[in-house]
Amino acid sequence: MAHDESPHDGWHCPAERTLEFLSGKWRPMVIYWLMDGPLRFNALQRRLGGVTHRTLSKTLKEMESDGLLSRRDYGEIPPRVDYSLTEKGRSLRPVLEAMAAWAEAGR
Amino acid sequence: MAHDESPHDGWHCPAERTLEFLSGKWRPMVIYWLMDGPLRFNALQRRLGGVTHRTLSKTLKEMESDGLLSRRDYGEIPPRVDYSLTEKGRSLRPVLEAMAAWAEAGR
DNA sequence: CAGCATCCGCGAGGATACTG
DNA sequence: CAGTATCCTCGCGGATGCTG
Repeated sequence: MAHDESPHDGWHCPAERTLEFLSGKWRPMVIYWLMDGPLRFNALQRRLGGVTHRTLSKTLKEMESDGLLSRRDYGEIPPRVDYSLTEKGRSLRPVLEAMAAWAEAGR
Repeated sequence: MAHDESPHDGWHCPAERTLEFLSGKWRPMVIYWLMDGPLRFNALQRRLGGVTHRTLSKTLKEMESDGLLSRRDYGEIPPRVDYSLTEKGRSLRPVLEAMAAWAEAGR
């Protein structure tokens, strides 16, 4: 982490990019709950306290297009869909653990 | 990281708390630039590409009251103030590094 | 059960100008 | 040089209701 002293315009620290994938009120928790395996929409919603259906729906779609999770539609009636972490999503584990450790230490 | 299957209401993952300290468009970069030592307001502003004076001012004040950094006023004319990381601020380093590593790996 | 459409409040962050 | 005050925009996330 070395840097000079001249003015910078477009520069940004690499951590920022990671933050983009983790910011969003529900994203960390979604990842957390999917760490153990796939969950259906409503199962996920029950685990997150108080997410709106619409909001969770949006969040999942965004995370899917970010490549963090994959959506599986069983094409059944009544509908059945589940969500699971992709490899990319799982690879965030160390990051979340570092954050958890910091939060833990901070008291 | 073990958890059951019953409905949860108030639960949240510990990483979220850490996120609160790091979210904010400029916070990660402020921490990054202060890692090497104190910087004066304008020096900091030059390093962050395109922050508004007002926005940086607000950001710094918030981070100060979060205990992440400390502000030192030299009481001179013209004004001279510099900002440096507190111990708490510096302790975020591993977290930022984990995030940086992930961003790095993600291509 | 899963998802979309519509409407809305609120706060983060930017533009600009002024002060000591 | 550092900080504050005012005004404004934009998008996140919530509330509610409808559909297959």
